[in-house]
Amino acid sequence: MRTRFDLSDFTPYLLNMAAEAQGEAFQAIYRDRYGMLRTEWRVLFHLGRHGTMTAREICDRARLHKTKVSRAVAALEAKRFLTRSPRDDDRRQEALSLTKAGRAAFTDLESEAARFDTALMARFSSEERAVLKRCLADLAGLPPDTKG
Amino acid sequence: MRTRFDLSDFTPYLLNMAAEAQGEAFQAIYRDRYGMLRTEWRVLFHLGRHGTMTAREICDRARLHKTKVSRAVAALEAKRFLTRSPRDDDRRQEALSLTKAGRAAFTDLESEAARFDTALMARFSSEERAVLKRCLADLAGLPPDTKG
DNA sequence: TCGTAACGGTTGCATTTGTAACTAACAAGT
DNA sequence: ACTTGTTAGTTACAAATGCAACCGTTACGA
Repeated sequence: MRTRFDLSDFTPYLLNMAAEAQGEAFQAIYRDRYGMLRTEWRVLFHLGRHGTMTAREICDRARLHKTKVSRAVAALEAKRFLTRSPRDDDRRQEALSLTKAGRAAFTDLESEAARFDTALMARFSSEERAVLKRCLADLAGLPPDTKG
Repeated sequence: MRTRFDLSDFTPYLLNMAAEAQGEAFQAIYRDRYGMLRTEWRVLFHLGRHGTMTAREICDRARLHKTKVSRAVAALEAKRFLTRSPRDDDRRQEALSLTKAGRAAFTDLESEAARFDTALMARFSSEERAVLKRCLADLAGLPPDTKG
């Protein structure tokens, strides 16, 4: 007899549960330590990783809606983690740069994220890790990892 | 030189992106066809899959907060997909049962989900599928699959 | 140079969600 | 019976989000 279809066979459901569980686990770090929301942490990460950018560039890179970015930037500014400076060549745009405090938070959270991920992946073999990351990147619609 | 830590190395981020992408893709089906929200679809699924239950049992099985379930039940009731009947032995509880329309929606969506998942997994080998599902269940904190 | 369209970014409004407080019903000890 | 505690479920309120309308700026074609 064929086994019936169950929710744990349904990949979107599994993805959702896993994302929720792990997202909440890591959220505890940036929330408790810096009072950030998820979108704020993501914006901070992109700025720390790639340097000064405009909100539009963050939208593209982070695949975030512009209203989310707008509000995250306002929140990060209020927390003194970044500053804006209007661009002379196009006064619609604002160059966003991390402050010293913002860079410190980024450095801290980046290493926490690396630590967190290492701990998460420790339960899997290196083959499983490779398969998992490749499949997730694919399902997320990201370009395949080219680092070798 | 060691490659720098990037967001695409961060499993919670990948999980989130993948869950969002695939979740939205399937959402189009139950939203457009039955006007349901995600939580409603989940509650409907559990009721269809396991038969009459109380809200509390749905909370446990579906790992959903009771307020979410309460609102989803109210919405499904308004759409005539389920009925409530207070229990005589404990009048705090209500037995929730799908109506004919609810069962029809369940049957339809169950087969759509199976089809969706098959299509989703078609891009992976059977080994990759097995690894992916096992890892996701693990990360989601679900009991390991015992179907063999 | 004028009108129109497009773009960067913000804001208002409606919807969804989480937290906590609440009601009603049951359970247990005294 | 009567207090105390617990459970099932709902609701009020605040925070987060998506969508659409909006403002100011730039680009482009007549």
